[in-house]
Amino acid sequence: MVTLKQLAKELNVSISTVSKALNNSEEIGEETVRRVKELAELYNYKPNKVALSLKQNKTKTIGVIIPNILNHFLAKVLFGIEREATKLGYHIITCISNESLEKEKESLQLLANGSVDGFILCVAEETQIKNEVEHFKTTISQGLPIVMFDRVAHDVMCDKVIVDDFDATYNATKGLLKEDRKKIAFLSNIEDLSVGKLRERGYAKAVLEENRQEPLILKINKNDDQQKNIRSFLKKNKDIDGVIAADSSSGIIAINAAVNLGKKVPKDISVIGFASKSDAIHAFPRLTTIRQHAKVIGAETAQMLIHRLENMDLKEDVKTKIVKTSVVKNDSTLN
Amino acid sequence: MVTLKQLAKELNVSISTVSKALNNSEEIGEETVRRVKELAELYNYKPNKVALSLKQNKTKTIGVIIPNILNHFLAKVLFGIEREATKLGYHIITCISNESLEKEKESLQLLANGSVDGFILCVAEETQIKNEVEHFKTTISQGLPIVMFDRVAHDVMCDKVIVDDFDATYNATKGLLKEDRKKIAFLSNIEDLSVGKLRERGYAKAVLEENRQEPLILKINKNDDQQKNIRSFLKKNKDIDGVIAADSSSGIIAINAAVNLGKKVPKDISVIGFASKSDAIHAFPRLTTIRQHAKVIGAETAQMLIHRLENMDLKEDVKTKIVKTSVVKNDSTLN
DNA sequence: CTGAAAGCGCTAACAG
DNA sequence: CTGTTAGCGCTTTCAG
Repeated sequence: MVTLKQLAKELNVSISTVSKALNNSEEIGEETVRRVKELAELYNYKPNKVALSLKQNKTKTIGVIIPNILNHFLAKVLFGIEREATKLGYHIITCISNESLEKEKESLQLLANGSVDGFILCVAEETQIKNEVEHFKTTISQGLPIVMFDRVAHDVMCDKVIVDDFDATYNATKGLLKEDRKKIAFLSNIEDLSVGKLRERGYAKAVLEENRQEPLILKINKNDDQQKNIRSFLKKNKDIDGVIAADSSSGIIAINAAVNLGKKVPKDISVIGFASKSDAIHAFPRLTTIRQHAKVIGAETAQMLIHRLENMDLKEDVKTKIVKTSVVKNDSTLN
Repeated sequence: MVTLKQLAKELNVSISTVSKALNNSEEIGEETVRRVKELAELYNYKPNKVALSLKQNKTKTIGVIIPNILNHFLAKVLFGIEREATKLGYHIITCISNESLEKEKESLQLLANGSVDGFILCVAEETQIKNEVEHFKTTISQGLPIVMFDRVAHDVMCDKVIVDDFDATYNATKGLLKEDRKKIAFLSNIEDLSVGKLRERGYAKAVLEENRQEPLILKINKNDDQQKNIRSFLKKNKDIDGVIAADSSSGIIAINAAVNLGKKVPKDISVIGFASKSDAIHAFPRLTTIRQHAKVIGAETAQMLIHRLENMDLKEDVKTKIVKTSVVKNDSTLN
């Protein structure tokens, strides 16, 4: 990499002259500017990012800590973050916590040494279960802002972007009730997560409200055979005529299992699930989905963090932004 | 963030003494070392990463350029890269090219200013179609090593990690032929990619070799309705009794479509597809899959790049590593 | 055993 | 209009 020094030497001017010329300073003569820029162009000079970061005490880099990149929703949020950050001139350093509290702490530690200007993160499952938040507070107190999305730690004062999980399942369940479904089940393999609990409550409220049935809930453990579980659950509860799936795979599996058990979807049984477009087509008929607008969430978090970074002096109050879900009607529901 | 300067001031010693003490230099007296370390601990001192990078002219950071993070295979490779890089003390900066040549070039440019020590990348679709490689060569000539994985540019001299795509479909097809399948179709929505072409050739070679049938290939465009396409293809070609799917969704969709058309899987029709474990269970019966060991690929690329970075003086020859696929027998094939 | 000084690449205040 | 200098935080050589 060419440096200012080398350009200066070759042009027989001082380093600062070169620097100013390249930064279009008014101080430098036209002719000099031309000569400098020409040579810089020729050598494909690019200011050294590390030197700039040191000088200006900011890296224009965001640390992103994601629990699981194989989760389609989280990957999509990451996609949104990357795109927005790039647009605004920032890079992202990605760490994967693997749902582990320890790794989450480590990642925070490892990057809180000048590597990044701030963090975007989704709280790890273990962290939510143990309800630990000290490491977040420490980081913030070191002057590194955090924006949390989806799974957030309520006790931490920081910007947040969340989904209206409660309303989403509440409304979806209402929708099935309007189809005159008599026995609606709730499937979930994310009962440990804050969002999982909210989704369950939304469902439960809807069914209880209309006084038609008790909640009927299948909780699936991470390590269980999900396909077998759902199949036998449907087999045992033959009168289930509606399903709300809280996670990204249960809905698809439920459709396939129901079809396999000889039921017509959506005539005999309606299914709504959280899923992306690309997963929805894995089911036949296609799963009617609750869409979380992951890319929007990603873009919002990035905007929020960058806004804060570029207005650190203002000390603005923390905000929580709710991104509304929407239902995409496909073929697994009547209306 | 506390700096050496502040520690030095508080301890009434020089900056270099503090630095040496913290780095366990033999030069410094026991007592001084103790005092310094104590205070550093108290203030939670961490050496500034940016300053270190500037000084040592290396960032311990890898630029990763991925075409599409929503592709499960690529996400999994990224996961493998991140884990291995972290283990070896490196961070990763992730850029998403979105299959665009322009974005790929930009990302390379943007990071080739001291931000990273080298690159890991999977060539964008547009780049493969246009067969452009100059930007890769430029980057390498600037002293930034590249390791390519999966989709590689053969004309670029750099380390590579690839999959035995040809053998994978060749062997899978052979497997179906052994089941005495008479009409095996090949489904693909990745015909533009180098790996897509290899997979097709592996399939074609196998069916032609045994002289039993002409290749029967369904190419699906990215924007087509994949589900409809596959369904009508199977409907039209009623005698299809075997399917090899080149991409990650066609296999799953084929099973569901076949079942829906009244066929028994695997009795009437066998299906093998490239897919991950988590996607395989979206089909009922479960898709027998060709597994690419994405995490291993990720780990290998990271190792390869870091090895090169830490042995830049050796000027070793470039290597190509092949990671063998394996077939995981599930329920959509007889054996 | 400890400290002063140089230098990594850059910007910017200040001097000329 | 151009150059000198200091300084961002750190390591390391060289002097003391």
